[in-house]
Amino acid sequence: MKETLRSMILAAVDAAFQKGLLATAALPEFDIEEPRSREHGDFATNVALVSASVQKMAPRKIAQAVVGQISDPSGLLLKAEIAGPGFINFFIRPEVWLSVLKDIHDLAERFGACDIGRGRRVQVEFVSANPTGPLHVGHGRGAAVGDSVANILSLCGWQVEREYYVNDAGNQIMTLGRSVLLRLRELEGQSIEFPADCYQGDYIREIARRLRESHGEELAGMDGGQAIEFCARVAAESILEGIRDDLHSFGVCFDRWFSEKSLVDAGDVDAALQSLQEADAVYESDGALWFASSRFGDEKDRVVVRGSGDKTYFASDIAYHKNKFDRGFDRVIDVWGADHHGYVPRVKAAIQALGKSPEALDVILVQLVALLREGQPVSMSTRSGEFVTLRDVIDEVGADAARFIFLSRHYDSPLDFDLELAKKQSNENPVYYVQYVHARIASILRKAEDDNMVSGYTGTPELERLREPEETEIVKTLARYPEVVLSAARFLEPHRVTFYLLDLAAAFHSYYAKHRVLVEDVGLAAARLYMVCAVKQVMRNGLALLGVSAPESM
RNA sequence: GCGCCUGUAGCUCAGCUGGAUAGAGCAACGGACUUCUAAUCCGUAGGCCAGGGGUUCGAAUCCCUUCAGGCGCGCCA
Repeated sequence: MKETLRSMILAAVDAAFQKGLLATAALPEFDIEEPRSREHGDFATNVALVSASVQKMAPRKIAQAVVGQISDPSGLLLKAEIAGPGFINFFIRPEVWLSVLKDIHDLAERFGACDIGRGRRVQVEFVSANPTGPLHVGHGRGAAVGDSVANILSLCGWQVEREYYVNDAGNQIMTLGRSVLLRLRELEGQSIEFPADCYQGDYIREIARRLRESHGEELAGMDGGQAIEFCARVAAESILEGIRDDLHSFGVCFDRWFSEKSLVDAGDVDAALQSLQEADAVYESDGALWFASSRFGDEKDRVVVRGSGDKTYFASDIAYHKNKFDRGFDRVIDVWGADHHGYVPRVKAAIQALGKSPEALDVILVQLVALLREGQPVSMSTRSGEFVTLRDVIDEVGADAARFIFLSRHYDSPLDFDLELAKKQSNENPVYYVQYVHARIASILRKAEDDNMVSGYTGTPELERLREPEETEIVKTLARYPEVVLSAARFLEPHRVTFYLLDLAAAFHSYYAKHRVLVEDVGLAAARLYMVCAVKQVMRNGLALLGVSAPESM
């Protein structure tokens, strides 16, 4: 629609110039937007305003010249008005909007899809929590954002792969092993002082207990180092298993779980360092090997191999990102906690040093989540081990509510997650407001079927009978959906979909309160059913992008 | 100290990459169920877009600066 308007405007400007009404055919960039006020029409353009300086004319005069030359063969327009400082407001004939209803019925779950991805491959890596403890609420937010971004890109023609990077190679895994072994010794009656730098949570005790039952004797025969390694491996596997389960319950499914250890074992870290060496981007100093990341926009250079000979975490991360691009992804998206933001420049630097475009990497920095209960902060100290896990949240408030809340804000904005509020099935909780639309429509459809009200009606629905202002409002809102999806994909911002669904829900509830769908007049009822089905479809599509279910009843 | 992010109604947040009189929800107040689900709807009230400068036809939006908050500045991961 916008594009049609755009070409109509271009043609009008050209015609005006031909007739000598304008000084030049030159045209700066101009916008067509949807004004917030209804009095300003369905669309408005600022052509006249931005042309003022090149035309050396008053904006309103330019607008007059342009409006006078608009030709509208397909009868889109009700009228075009000049308003304010020189805006041109377009009023679309109400019937024109109705065509979107047919599109929705024809395209069904593909309504809203587009092909800006053109089949290119994108990898979305998210969550990637260390397998040293259960997922917490912050990971949940990252999971919701990453999964939804993946859904959105997929609908927009990208070939998407979801990946979880498992940090199973570093020091923290050894610390995990040590923690478990110490708890195990404790169970065997030894009195030990549990170090502060070990993992404190009760889940460590639980793993130790199970390990003692299953492999107690085996462990007794090992020396210290072997035992730690053994404990580490078993514990990490078990924790990862739990993480998988939690994410499964949360509705998140990864295409690949990528092990850092596999990267190390395959020699990819050394290979990556070698590549940096060949690019002349590393040097030795103070006994360590440094990556000259400051040459690629980072604040300072970074160590990749320590004086001890151990490689840093950053070294494997360089190798991991190299690996991503070597796998042929056209684009890579990392979802991180915002506390890692300082890390972005060095990873981009590494990508650049390896000869890739740093623009092929997008990092989404998700702000932290503050957990509340009835407005009071819930202690989330990892050290005490008394944190509320993602599992707890799913069990208490449900995956749908949790995901919706996580996606109800821009990821840039810190989020207060109130457990009591998330549980409330009331108007304070927007999840149900949106889901209720789907359930209500499902109920109407059941009723329509039971009463055989419309089944006798076989003709094409007479959509032009949808004349109520609330109906036009719904139809126009539906027509906006593809653009919402597109902008969500362009900016990697799922919350746009969330806000859209709230808008659509409001339009529907408002309509529902005022008008009856299943009226005596079968022709009208059929048309309304047709529209309401379209609302249901778009609701379902949008909720699917968020990973939230669309219930048939509530 | 330096860097990144944030500051919009009492509270929680949108604001379509510069547009017209800044919008929702909650909370407050007043109304609406004999109907397809009231988990809903309708109305009222609520603002120096943190402060100050600039850029231009036009700024919540862009630039500079001050203030306030969050986060980051390891041979940790």
